[in-house]
Amino acid sequence: MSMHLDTVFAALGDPTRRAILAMLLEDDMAVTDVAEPFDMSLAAISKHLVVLTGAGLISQEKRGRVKWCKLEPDAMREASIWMQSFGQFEAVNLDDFERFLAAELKAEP
Amino acid sequence: MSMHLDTVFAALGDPTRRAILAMLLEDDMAVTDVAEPFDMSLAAISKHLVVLTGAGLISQEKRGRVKWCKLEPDAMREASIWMQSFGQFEAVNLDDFERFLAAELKAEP
DNA sequence: GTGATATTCAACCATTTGGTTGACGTTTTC
DNA sequence: GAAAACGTCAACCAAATGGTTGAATATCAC
Repeated sequence: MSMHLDTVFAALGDPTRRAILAMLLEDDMAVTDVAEPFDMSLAAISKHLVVLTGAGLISQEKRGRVKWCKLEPDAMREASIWMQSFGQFEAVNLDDFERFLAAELKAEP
Repeated sequence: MSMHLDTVFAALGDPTRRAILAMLLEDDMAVTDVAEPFDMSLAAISKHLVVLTGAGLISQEKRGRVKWCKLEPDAMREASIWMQSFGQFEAVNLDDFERFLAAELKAEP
């Protein structure tokens, strides 16, 4: 159980991986397409995807020669519950969140 | 802004540090007392506290020769908001959470 | 002021992490 | 079947991480 917390939080600690997750919010993507915006080798992205898969934050399914990456939002649930104990976080303002996420995406890949 | 996410998530990725945060939920503690339940040197705990402080998850205040550690719940807010986007997490059941936290504390130090 | 207590510092060590490059195995396309 | 596209593997590297020990620095208590 806490193994999940280890791997989930560790996975989220990297800005490249968070940016990948944010990209996958929009839609499933092939590995090559995930890698495209980043200034880094395909192999490096492939490793990041292994980490994200290990944490259960995404799943990967191979169809033909294309491996599709899919967000798995449930994996964050346990971690989210853990976090909520440390304060009373007001409900997310979706407008604020959209701006926040846009800034994240622009700043980090 | 995303620097916070890096340091906060990275800090949370270590079970010792999460256990420390859970301990500090109950009350402020001196460094020596924080270190007591762990099977690891005081210096190692001191380093973990540096990481937690760097992430803003705790603050430390020296009074006399004792350095008090205090939980700073606000630091998790940004990270929590980020996480909430990836799924609809039902409201935390406090009973579940108590049991979860107890298990965390027992399993990890 | 001497000694004990509280904490950090410094040097060191092993392991992990995040990246590279080049070769390799599949699947598709022509 | 040859060539291109998709993705991983293997070997390597530098830097960061998590731990150790022993010395150093304050502070408190007597």
